Amino acid sequence: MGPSAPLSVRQNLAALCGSCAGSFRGLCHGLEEQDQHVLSDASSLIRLPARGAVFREGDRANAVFTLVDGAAKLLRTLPDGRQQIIGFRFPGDLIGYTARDRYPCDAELVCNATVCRIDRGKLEAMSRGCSGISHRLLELCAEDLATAQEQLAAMAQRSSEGRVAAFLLMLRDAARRNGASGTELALPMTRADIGDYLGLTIESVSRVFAGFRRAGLLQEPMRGTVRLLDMPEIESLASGGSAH
Amino acid sequence: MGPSAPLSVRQNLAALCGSCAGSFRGLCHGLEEQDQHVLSDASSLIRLPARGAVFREGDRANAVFTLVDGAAKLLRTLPDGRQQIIGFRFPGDLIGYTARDRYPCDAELVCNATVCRIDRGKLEAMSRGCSGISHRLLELCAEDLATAQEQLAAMAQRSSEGRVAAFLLMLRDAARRNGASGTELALPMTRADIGDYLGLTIESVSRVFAGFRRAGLLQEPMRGTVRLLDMPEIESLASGGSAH
DNA sequence: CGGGCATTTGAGAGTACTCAACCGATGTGG
DNA sequence: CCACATCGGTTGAGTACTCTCAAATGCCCG
Repeated sequence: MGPSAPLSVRQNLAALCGSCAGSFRGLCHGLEEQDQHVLSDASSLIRLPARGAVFREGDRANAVFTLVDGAAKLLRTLPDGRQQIIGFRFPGDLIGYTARDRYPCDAELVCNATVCRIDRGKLEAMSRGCSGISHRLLELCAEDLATAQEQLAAMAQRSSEGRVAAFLLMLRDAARRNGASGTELALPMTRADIGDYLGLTIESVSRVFAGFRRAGLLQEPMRGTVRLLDMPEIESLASGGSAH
Repeated sequence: MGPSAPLSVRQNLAALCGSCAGSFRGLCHGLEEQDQHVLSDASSLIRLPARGAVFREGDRANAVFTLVDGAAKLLRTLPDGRQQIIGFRFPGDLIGYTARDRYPCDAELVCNATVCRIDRGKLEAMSRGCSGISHRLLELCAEDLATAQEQLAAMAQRSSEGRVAAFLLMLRDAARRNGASGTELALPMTRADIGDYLGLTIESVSRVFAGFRRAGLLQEPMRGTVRLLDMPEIESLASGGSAH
């Protein structure tokens, strides 16, 4: 839908090499410099607007993406029309890597964002030649698996407060990975997104946030920003807080 | 803990080649015959008793396993002592494959079982030489990821009845993969296991089963067996049944 | 037969959902 | 420029579902 403006390879390379920590880190981590250059040649930067789709469930998986800037959500639309958010992705994360030939879920942006598109064919050809890349892909897949299982444990046995607390900690960890402070966080997703992610209604999410504010655990200085004030308490809610 | 009796390579090979569909399928699927033989040489069959551990969270990940016979559960023990069951595994499934050097969770048997132990070093050496194996590993990892995400969607937005229905369908699919009918299923796990998997209490699981029996959706002819009678209704509960 | 374990069932409590109204910010058209 | 619609968020009241606690049953094993 939105305006997508592939940049030149030259700009692209500059961007990648200049900001590897923030953009390409997910895939490049631990790779030799020359491999990184090879990857750069197979990729292009694309800007997309909020609510834009990086790809849709069922599309041919012709490319993988790394998120350079912004935030994205992965989601599946359930038969009855509701949506289940599988996870959020942040700068440096790899999106759309799959062993199948079609994407298993939608990837949608929650705010204006920049993604780096990497041709899948080229990536796979490369990974045959460079065992570093293929091992890295497997590592990332295992990482995602661990995250999903973590999330599973989180969801199944936690109260609404525990879930929101765990969500905030995930957000903090993502921010830290990208060099942010960890107390002042961007919160670009809506209450509906958070609810669809945690298996709660909009109202419940809103009530938990209100409760946290009243209890002095956090502030929301402006729309789209949270400041975590009482980290120990939030951590305690996230790990101890039982639903039973 | 339990008696573990490694069998000879000769027996092992025979078992593997003779029953590839039931035991080694998960890993071997799509591999050339010679690769299968190479794998067999790096592996050994082990029998373990119910409640025995295949490995524990934090153990050095020196081996991967395929389940030949029986059923296993993957679980993490939460800080407060409760346990979250990540998933169940059935004959043909690969267990304990990870990109890290320690297992991320416990693997425990729910009944007497036979597993096939494959040395990890040998497997990785092999996968460097044989791109078929490494691609297969990635595929399996992606498969697990998809399953975990599926489960996530299931857990977050379903009622207790919906969850149990989804669990039964998972069980049915596992049985079908192993050539069983799909209506008469082994149910080796306890209500507690099911509850820890679905995020429900023992009592809730029991009540849902009782309700299903009363509604004529299933029978439990004997301990450890269910017969699914009204598949359409179960499927409808699993997909439509909302918690909200 | 007795002890332990898994399961079932009942009664009451608590949590999260549903429905509904309201607020504030944003954007659009008259 | 202002009325108005829209959207995201908040708050309240009542309901429904699942949990907790408790007791009873059935089963397996020594």
